[in-house]
Amino acid sequence: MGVTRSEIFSEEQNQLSAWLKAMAHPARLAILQRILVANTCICGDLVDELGLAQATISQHLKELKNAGIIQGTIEGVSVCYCINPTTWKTIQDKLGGLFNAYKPINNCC
Amino acid sequence: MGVTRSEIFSEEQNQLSAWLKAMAHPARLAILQRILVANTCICGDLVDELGLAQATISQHLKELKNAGIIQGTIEGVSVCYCINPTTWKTIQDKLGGLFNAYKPINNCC
DNA sequence: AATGTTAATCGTAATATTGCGATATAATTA
DNA sequence: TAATTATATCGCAATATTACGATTAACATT
Repeated sequence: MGVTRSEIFSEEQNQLSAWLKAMAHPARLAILQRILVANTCICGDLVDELGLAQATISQHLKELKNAGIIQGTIEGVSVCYCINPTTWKTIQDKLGGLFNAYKPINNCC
Repeated sequence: MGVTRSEIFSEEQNQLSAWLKAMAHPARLAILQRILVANTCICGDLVDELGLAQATISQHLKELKNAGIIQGTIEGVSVCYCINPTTWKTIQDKLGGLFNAYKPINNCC
């Protein structure tokens, strides 16, 4: 016991929750915001800007990358991370569908 | 070590990540979708529909409630849950801002 | 009052996450 | 080639999450 029972949920529910989970940490939100603002980004910058150790930043970047939200290319000695456009659009659409599904016409609660 | 260092992030980053975390579980997504589809408050027949124990469902509902995403009113012997319109709108706006901040004009990665 | 129904809470076991020092890896420069 | 720079990975400790049986609490029905 103690492990999420993914098998009883739909593939879509599991995928969306995985994306949300990847984003659901202040450090990872900060990283994403930093990438969005800079329109590019390097790991070393983040270590200076956020107050976390290099190993920790690297781990957070890895999680965002594993989720497919960002992608990185080697840029000489450093690594350049940026948004994965396809995944970004997909999450945006799925969340749009979820949030727009709410119609505040009921008055029961 | 091992505890999220909230103090180094902005209030907004911590709040948004808390909301995302509350949604970032397939069971809680399923609960939200169920509430949205029913378009009216549904009670604890979630136990029948999802394949989780009553204690587990109750715990997930509590987390969504603690995050302010849903609200519940006692309806006789059962409890009626529904979306919290204010929070829902706020999250939608914040996420909209985040996702729209991406301009795919760069060509770095 | 006794019984039944519904949901919350408690306690616990299994597992996952977070953070970081230490170390390894890979490309660059001296 | 050796030293330097930038990231990734390993290993570990602290903490959080997930799930569920058992119990409790609150209301409804008999």
